[in-house]
Amino acid sequence: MNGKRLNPHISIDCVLFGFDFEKLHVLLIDRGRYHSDFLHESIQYALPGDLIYMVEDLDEGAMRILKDLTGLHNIFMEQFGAFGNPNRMNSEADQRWLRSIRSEPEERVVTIGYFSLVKMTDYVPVASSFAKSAVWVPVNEVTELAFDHNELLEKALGSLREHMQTRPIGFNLLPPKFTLGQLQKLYEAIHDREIDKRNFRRKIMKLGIVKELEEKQKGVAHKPARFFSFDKGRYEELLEEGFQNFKL
Amino acid sequence: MNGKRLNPHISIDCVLFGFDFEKLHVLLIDRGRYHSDFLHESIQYALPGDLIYMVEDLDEGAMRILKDLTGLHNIFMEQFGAFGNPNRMNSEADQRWLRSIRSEPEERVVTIGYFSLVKMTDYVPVASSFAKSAVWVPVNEVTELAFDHNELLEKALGSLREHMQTRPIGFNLLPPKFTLGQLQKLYEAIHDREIDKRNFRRKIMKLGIVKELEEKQKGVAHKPARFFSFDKGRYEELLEEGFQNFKL
DNA sequence: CCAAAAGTGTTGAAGTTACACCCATGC
DNA sequence: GCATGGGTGTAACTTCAACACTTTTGG
Repeated sequence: MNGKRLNPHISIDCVLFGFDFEKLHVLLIDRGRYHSDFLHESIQYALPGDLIYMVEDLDEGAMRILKDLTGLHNIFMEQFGAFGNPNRMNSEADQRWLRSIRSEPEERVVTIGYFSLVKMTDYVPVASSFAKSAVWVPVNEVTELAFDHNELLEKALGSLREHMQTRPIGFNLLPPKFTLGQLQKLYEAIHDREIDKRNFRRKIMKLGIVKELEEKQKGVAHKPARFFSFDKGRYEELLEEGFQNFKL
Repeated sequence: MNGKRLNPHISIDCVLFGFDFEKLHVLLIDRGRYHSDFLHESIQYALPGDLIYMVEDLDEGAMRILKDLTGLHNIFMEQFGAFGNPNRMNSEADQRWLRSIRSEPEERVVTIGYFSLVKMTDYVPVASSFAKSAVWVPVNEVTELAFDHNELLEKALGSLREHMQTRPIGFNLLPPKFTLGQLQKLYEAIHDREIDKRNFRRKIMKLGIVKELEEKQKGVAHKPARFFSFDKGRYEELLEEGFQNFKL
């Protein structure tokens, strides 16, 4: 029975994206606060990640890490690359941290990156969670991360953008009911550019992957918007027809 | 000095694509012919690959493998995924082969897949090369491969197709001078569908990433076609403008 | 009444598809 | 002279980009 032994050579790092109807966020682990008393540098963040188990598939490992961290499962995840620069963990601060959490801190580790899309409301980090201290940070406010994690984040973002062109995965970042304005903001946040409202709505409606609901917004200081939900059936129909153009 | 020690946990497998003006090919290693006397099954092929060195970046490793196998360097390569199913090497035949070539055949190995584009004329496998016995096989005639290599090949092909939509990497499969007919055949081979000749030519010419040469074909039993060459300067200009649509 | 986002059509330009015939060459 | 692939234009259709005003609500 070695199912639970760690494989000290291979890790998985997860880039969890979230959306608050304004900006695209990424979930980071604060590694400065509870280790390393003589880190007087400013707090440094890292992507959540872990070594894989000896007997565990990569996809499984990624889902385990996400589950352990957030309690969520059955979440959209996608591998976006492997990173194995032999010096990727060699900085002073990285080594110090590794010595505090790994039994073989010197070991070279190749990491596999996964990104996943999480409804931010489904996971609200608890301020004083004792095990990990996680926090949602707007992607465009991320500063220097541990290891090669800035590179991972860049790649993850690029991969997310590419994926969005061929599958409407963005819906994973929204609650079951959403307005077209919110959907548009999501696309704008991910692609970091403005989109024409009328053109956007026309395109989405033509695709037909969205169902109009009866319900409308309440308590907003403007004309209340209609809610929509993602039409999974219609989406799968489109896929079967070989359709795969969700460009906006 | 441990630069040359092998890392028994991580390997790289290379999917080398080639094009003979007719079909898309992939370079496979025949592992049945020189090991394993008691393999009376039919010959089985595998993708070329190797463990990485202890101190070696993944991209470096991929280039090393390609160089060792073909003598080629400075070749287009692109990572397309990591594969770590714990059972990926557990079949009878795979284990038998591993025992003959690895010092730790039981070790679990995660592999990183790279695909690369090679001018078939630049590498003609020698029939009796003693070290390896490699062979170009048309992609759509590939049968059962070792390990999870069929899966790798599928992924590589998908990744190649995707990449072709945003960068004109296909030129790496052609000689410096080529005809538009050959270029079209390349696109047809990779995407596995027919393309209208006139529309294809119009689109390519509009892009302007191809330069007309004076020279024409000779000795062909039909109207000789004009040669073209890839216009790298123009291509880089396009990239700077943010252009990235090479759909056909 | 003011601010804020919702909702709604038209037009011109660009891009895409489908389609058929003559040309130059080797054998 | 015939088989082979090279080379060429047009018309219908679809998609895309740009653009401005009225509506409904809360405060």
